[in-house]
Amino acid sequence: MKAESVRKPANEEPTKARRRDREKTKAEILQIAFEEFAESGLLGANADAIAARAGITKRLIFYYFNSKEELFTAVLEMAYGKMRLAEEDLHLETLEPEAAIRRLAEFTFDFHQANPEFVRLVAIENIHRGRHINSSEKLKQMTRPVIGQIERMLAKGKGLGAIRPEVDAYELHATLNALSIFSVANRHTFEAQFRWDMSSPEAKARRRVEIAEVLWRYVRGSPRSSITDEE
Amino acid sequence: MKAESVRKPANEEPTKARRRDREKTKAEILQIAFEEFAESGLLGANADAIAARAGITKRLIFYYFNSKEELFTAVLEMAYGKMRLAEEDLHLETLEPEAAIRRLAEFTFDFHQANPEFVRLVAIENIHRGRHINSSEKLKQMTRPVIGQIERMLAKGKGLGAIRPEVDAYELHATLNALSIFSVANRHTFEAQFRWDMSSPEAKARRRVEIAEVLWRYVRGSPRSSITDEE
DNA sequence: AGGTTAATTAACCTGATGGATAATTGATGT
DNA sequence: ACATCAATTATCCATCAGGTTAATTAACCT
Repeated sequence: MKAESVRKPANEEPTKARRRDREKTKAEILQIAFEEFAESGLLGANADAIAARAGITKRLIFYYFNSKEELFTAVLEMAYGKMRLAEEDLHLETLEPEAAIRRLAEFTFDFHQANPEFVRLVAIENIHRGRHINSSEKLKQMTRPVIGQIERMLAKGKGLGAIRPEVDAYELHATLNALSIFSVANRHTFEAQFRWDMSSPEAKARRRVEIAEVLWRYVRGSPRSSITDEE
Repeated sequence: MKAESVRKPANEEPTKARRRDREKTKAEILQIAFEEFAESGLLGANADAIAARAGITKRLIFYYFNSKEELFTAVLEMAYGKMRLAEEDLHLETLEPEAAIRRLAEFTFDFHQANPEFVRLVAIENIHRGRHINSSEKLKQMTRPVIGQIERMLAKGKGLGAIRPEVDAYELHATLNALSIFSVANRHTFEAQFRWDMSSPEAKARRRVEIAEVLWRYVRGSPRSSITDEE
């Protein structure tokens, strides 16, 4: 690559006069927009603020992303992309059923705990009725690898008799996501209503095992299932 | 645009010249503000639109509620108040442990399904980090009756050996709320990602029993010893 | 070098919107 | 009947913020 080409006369600052790097600029806008949208929502986020933080002019935002809405969509694409990448490293297939379930639960929980901005972004997108995720071809094509992994893992567990046959991969995934996301997304109202700490490390650790426990008790095969076929 | 002026000379509707009823006007503002906030969020909601729909002048909104933020807080108070009232009719104590758990699960699920605006409002308040719920003395005092009912019900169930002794009322409540709220709050992104219907009556019915199932399997005492059902 | 293109900037525009000022009008008590 | 006060209206205002127009300038290509 080209050297920095810093022919700074007196000023020795390495990052002076913004280098003209299309991809880098776009990436920086995207990252800061991600933070701002997660912080303040689609309407609350401010183009001037994003530009200021990125050290660029507002016009550049509209130059690369045509509108606020499209910028938000691009941010969503990036965020989901990262999650998708993380999910690829799960490797549930190698584990025994119970270990796999607990690993899945803890992975999901940890991911949401470590990425509250992502969780907030998803909440914001839902407030807006998912219109961006639905308008993005990229996002609609972007299949998430977890669901396949869960299906294979369940199949294996059912074969071994460790997991009851009625369990559905989507229901399981919905259950886990609900539990995991709630701990981040509804923290504030829940804590305010019940004065119950969800944010301390101890509370998180407790909730983490609790969620794994919920999941495992939900899927495990038992000598006598109380599920009936009526209805 | 705004040609809706005063061209009503002959037609005299019974609700002409707004009757001066403080409480009624406040209640109307509150109800419409509830809908608007749930629809568009704290920033998206528009005072002019609320006024127009309520058939009053915008000034009246600020006359009764001093600012948009305070109006939002008042809306929250009303919404939580309604839920609290509903919870009083639960009467879990009279039921057997398993029936009580399933009733609790179904009640909560049904409430959220029937009140998506409420769920959206809570999501919005969380996006705003719960600053309104935390700034309202009324809301902070407003204890929710469920938690007490759950505690008593769990105690009874533990006494009977039907519920395992480790189960905590708050964890249980968090679990149930997470599952129940998720079906409404994250509907859009979930459906978009997995092309999995969560909105049809059949999908809801399935999810409803699934959630009850999750809860019951989570709390019940060791299945090997206390499976007495045959059903 | 010099011209061309694309990245970047500076300044501007305008509609929307929360909120304020001040006047008006209906009910109520005496 | 009239004064009073609260409920309500009509209008205005200042600012914010998304988006635009037009100029500038750094890099790249002969």
